Amino acid sequence: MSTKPQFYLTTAISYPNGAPHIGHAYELIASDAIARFKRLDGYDVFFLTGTDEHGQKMLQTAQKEGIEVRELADRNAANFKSMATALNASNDDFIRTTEERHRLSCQAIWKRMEEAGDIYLATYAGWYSVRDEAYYTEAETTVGTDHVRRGPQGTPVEWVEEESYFFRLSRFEQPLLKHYQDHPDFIGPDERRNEITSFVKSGLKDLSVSRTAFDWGIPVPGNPKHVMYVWVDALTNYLTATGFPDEQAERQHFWPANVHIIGKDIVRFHTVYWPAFLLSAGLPLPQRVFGHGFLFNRGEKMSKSVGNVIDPFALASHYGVDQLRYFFLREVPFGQDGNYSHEAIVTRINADLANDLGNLAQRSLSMIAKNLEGKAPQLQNLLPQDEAILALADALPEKCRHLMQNFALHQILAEIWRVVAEANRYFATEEPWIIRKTDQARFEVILAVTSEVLRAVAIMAQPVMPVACAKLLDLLGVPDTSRDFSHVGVKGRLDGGRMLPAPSGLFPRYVEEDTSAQDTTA
RNA sequence: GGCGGAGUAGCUCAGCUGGUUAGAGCAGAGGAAUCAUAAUCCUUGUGUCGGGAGUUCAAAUCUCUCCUUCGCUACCA
Repeated sequence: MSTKPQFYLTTAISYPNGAPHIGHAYELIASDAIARFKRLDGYDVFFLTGTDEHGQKMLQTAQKEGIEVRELADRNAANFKSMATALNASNDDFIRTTEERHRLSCQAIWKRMEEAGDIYLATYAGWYSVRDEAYYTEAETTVGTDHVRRGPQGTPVEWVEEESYFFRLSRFEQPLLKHYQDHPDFIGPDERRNEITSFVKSGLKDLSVSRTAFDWGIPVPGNPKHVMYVWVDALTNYLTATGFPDEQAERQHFWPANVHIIGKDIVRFHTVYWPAFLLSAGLPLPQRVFGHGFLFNRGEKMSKSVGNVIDPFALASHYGVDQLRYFFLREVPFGQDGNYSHEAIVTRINADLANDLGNLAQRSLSMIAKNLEGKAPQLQNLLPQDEAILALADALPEKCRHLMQNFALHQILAEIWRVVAEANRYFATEEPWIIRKTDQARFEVILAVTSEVLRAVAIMAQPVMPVACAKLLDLLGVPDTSRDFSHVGVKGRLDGGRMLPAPSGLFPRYVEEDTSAQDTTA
């Protein structure tokens, strides 16, 4: 086991009854940036993502397509897996809830909850709409003038009773409230904590945690007529991946997770049900749950009927993976909803990446190539303005680390780009292209300072743009072993004289191919 | 209905516990420079800080009220 501090983070697992969409991509990209950040900051990271493959919807989709549900799961899970690859995610594991290890884990946590006396067999009754295939509470139904009771969708409902296991969620109302109070960071962002707290305060009912209507799920131990309610099944994946219940498992020490990164729509499952299950099973709770926002296409929610569903594979190949990652994380305050559009993506790519950073690298590195025969200049004889810009760059790890405590990914990027902007001002003010004619030594210092700032920027931006930053670090002649955050600043200063490779463009400007192609995201 | 957010420049948003002429980025306008991916740098905003009332020496920042908008209000995931 590593002596480094450990950090375990997860995405939600995706429900693969369809193709991955932009929301999946966003969550994965953000989580990956956090994972990479923590690795570069000296943590032993375990980053998990995967697919949640059980439940009635999978069954229905398979039926519709005329294939076996297993086949559907295999096919679509493979899609999600390849999305992770396409987006350059650095997940250490990819869990599928149909795996044997997960069955063992779910049945183990179930038994623990049962032994704790929190699971009992009873009858689940409710108003069921065959058309909607959903249960509704009495309050959600209305009786029309024709004396027919209907659900919210206007479809007729009937009273159905089904044998079901229940989880004594009601018992956990006070323990949960106490936990929220004692651990104010448990639910983030703050708005979500308020919502959940008021939800729990309004009272918790026991939860039906098994189904008999279908069998595509994990059998309840000792009563295989029942399969577990999908959320018992799904949430437990986080535990499964650490090897639970095997206490000798290699990754056993990663539990409890440091953070679950999830969409805001499933915060309740992660901050009410999940901790209640764990409390019942006598297991430690995850430290934090963070609900990110949704991405909207020009302010509109994506939907198949509107026809604005975007394929993340297409986006990544059209704009570039690093560019897409940068856009999502820079443009949208993490935790809030955000918008994306072709215009916004192009603006970010061209203004921030090509112009501000790419061009700065290009103009400075090509000066080194042309005037210094590709030999890196020595950082020495610094003037106050040199010290000032270096101090800004050197301060980045601490600032970013602080911002990362709240997963403020957009602010981290803003902070880094503040340094880039300052470096551009520095470069323009120092006018190395003029100094070169009169003062060769000073010319070299300016380039050395600029290179040094670029080195810090490249190191800090790696979590978001791993490929481009690696390329920039290559161009700067930074050894592979000197690229973590501890190398920003004095400790990582490189000696002059090292030979740099021939500079080449970092971020090409995005140029519209033709007007008809503008509608990639429309 | 209940609870909780939000409404600040053309656009996206910062503005913590109230205090000098309300900020940033993008877009727009003018200029400088020419090393560089026609990139960069400088200058440039007469904004009823949603409406109204109140507290205060002083409010975008506190209180009340109204308007608009969004989220949560349990077993599809």
